[in-house]
Amino acid sequence: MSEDVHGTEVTLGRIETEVALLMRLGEATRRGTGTMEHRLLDRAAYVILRHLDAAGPQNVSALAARLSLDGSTVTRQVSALQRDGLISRTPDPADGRGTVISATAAGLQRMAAVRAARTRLYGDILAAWPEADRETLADMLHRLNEALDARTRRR
Amino acid sequence: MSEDVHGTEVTLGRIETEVALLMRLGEATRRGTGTMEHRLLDRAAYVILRHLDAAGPQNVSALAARLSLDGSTVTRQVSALQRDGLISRTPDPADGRGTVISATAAGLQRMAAVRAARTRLYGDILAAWPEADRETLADMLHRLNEALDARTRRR
DNA sequence: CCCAGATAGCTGTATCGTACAGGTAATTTT
DNA sequence: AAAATTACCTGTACGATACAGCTATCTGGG
Repeated sequence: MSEDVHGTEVTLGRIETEVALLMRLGEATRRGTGTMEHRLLDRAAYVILRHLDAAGPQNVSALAARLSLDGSTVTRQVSALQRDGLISRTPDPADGRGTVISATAAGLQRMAAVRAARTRLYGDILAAWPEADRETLADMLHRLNEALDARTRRR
Repeated sequence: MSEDVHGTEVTLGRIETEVALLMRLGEATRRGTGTMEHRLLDRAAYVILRHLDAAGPQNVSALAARLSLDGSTVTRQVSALQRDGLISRTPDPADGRGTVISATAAGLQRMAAVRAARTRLYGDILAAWPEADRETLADMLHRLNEALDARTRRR
């Protein structure tokens, strides 16, 4: 029994280590990839466009809540995206305070290009992996994210 | 055959999505956990101390190369850590240009506390997971990091 | 052995992503 | 209809990072 507890702690420690490492490597990769796909769209812009693509037009508050970001952060990101013609703001017909953010065709296209580039990058990184392992990785990441998200929202 | 290619792309797309999501959630979690464990040690400080713990005292350039960071960034991080008594600088006896960075006892202890808190957090987040799944997750993350790191260094 | 070039580290400056505090306008509650 | 809440925006600040440029030191070819 004490062995089980010990094994559990070791595994959790490994997970903590690997997630921390992934965050660092992911940042470095994103930064290093720059001047190509990344210059097209910075990180926040990308996640906002992805979310708009996945969940449809919505107002700033909804985006902020969904992305666990401050409203002011989203406001600024959205302003930059609008300046670049990647999203459009329209007044919310149902609520005079709100503005609905929609991805433009250009925005979706730009996002898709970045996404494709990143997908290619993963194809490169995981070139030696058998498909079954890639699927296991995708599954595990998905479950981890679900668990993390549930926890974030519970608080 | 065309089906295999299609399946592969789908999986890579999923991995791309989940890694992007994990980066975002990880950031949000780190931020949200704040005022407790995190206030003790900001992100960069943590990875530097972890690396010093794992790999021993070394100079700024070695740290920067290993962490894929600019030397100036590490210099500043190290200065902050020194101000807080968490690392110490000593002249490199073998190279008059260099300074060797060592974690202090206080630094290691602080790092261990943060690490324990994070490990606890993962225990909380993954409370419902069987040990076997946790191990699979840890393995997959480890392999992903190896692949990412290899790619980063190859470039 | 000496100087030219490389390297280690630091400092100045700039950028990005983010938060918090405070403001205004619109909406909802009582 | 007054009070409280909400949605968004703006001012300001901070943390993490990069790049350019500086000084001190090291090293290898003449």
